[in-house]
Amino acid sequence: MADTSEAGEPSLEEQIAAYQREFQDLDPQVEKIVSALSRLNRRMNVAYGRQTADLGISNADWEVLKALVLSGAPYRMGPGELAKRLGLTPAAMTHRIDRMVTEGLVTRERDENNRVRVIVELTGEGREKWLAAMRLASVFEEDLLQDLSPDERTSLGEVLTRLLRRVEHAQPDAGGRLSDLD
Amino acid sequence: MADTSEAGEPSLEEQIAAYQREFQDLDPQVEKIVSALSRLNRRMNVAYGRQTADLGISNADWEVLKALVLSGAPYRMGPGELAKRLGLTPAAMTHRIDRMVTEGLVTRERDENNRVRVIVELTGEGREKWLAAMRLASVFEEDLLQDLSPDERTSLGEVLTRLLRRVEHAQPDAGGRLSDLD
DNA sequence: AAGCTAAACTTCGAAGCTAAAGATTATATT
DNA sequence: AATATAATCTTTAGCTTCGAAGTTTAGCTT
Repeated sequence: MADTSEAGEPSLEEQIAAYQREFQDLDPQVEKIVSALSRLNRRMNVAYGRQTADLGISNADWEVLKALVLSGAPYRMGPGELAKRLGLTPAAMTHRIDRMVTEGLVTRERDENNRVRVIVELTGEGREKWLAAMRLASVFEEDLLQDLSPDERTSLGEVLTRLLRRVEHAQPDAGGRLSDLD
Repeated sequence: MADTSEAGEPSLEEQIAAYQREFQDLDPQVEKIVSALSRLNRRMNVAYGRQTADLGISNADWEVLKALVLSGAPYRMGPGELAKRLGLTPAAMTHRIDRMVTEGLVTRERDENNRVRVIVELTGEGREKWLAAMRLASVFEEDLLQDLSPDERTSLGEVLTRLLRRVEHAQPDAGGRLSDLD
C-alpha cells in the first residue's frame, strides 16, 4: 500500500490527479486549496465530535451551548433566535430544547412580559459543560496550528478572512439556513 | 445597525471578542483562523448546494456522483465502498442508491462473479450532471480565490496541506465515518 | 373593544440517517 | 461434502430534521 490514509480515502494528491483526469478545465492549485479546506474542516469536526462525546454531550448540544454562552450573561435566548443562529428550523429547535432540558443543560420558561415568547436559559451545568468542551477544543486547536510560525499564523488569518469577506459579499444568504456554528 | 451580516450573525471580530470575554485562556489569533475556516466552509457548502439544486440534483446525489467519477472509468463501485467513502452507513447508502436509480443517475446490478456484491454504475446522464455541477463549482472556486495573488495561492495551499497532514496524523480516524466528500 | 393581522412557538407528516438485526452468498474447516 | 464463519447488502425501529399547518398571544385598525 502506497497510501498512508485509511478507509480507502485517496490522498489529496491522488484526488487532484483524478479530478484533472476527468475534468481538464480544472486549475490544480485552486482545487488543492478548496479540497484541503474541505478535508481540514471535516477532520476538525470529527475531532470536536469526539471531544464533546467524551463529555457526554452531543455536537448538537454543544452548538446550542455555544450560542447561549456567546450571547453573554444572563445567557438567555429565544428558540427562534437560536434556530436562526444555528441554521435550523424552529421545529427542530423545539425538539432539541426538549432534549437539553431533560439533560439539565438549559431551562425553558415563558416570558411573562410577552407570553408568546419562550426563554431558553443556560444552567450552571450547561455552562460547565461548555467550559470543559472549550478547554478541550482550545488544546486541540493550538496543537493543530503548532507547526505554524507567528508570521504564518498572521498571514493565514488574514488570507482566510479575506476569502470569507468575498464569499459573504457574493452570497447575500438568500433565504438561507446557515448551519454549523463556529 | 453596525453589522453588515444578516440573520443576526455576529461578525467574526464580534464573535472572537465574545469568546475572549467568556473564556480568557483563548488565543485570539488561533480562534480567528479556526472560526474563519469553519465559516468559510459553511458558506462554500451553501454555495455548492445552491448550484446543485439549480441542476435538479441534491447535494447527496452530487457526493455519490463525485465518488463514482473519481473512481475512474468504468465508473463502478459497490454500495459498501461508496458508503465508506462518503461517511454513511451501508443502510443509508441503500436508500440513496434507490433514489438515484429512479432518478436515472446510476444503475444497480448484482455482480455475477460474486452474487453477494452489488455494482453501482454511473449512467451517461449521471456523468453529464456531474460535469455540469463541476463547471459551476470551478467557476465559483476561481471567483472565490480571485483576490489572491499567485504567491498567496501557493502559500495558502502549502499551509493548508501542512495542517491537513497534522490533523490526519493526529487522528487515525478511529472507527470513523468521514462524511462530506470534497 | 371587536376583529384582523402578525409574530412566536409547537405539532404533524414525510424524508433521511443510524444502529442493530436479518437475509443471502462466499469461503474456510473438518 | 457439511457445517460454520465471514462478507455484503437490505430491512426495521427510533431519532433528527424539514416544511407546512395549527395554536396562542400581541398589536393594529376602525
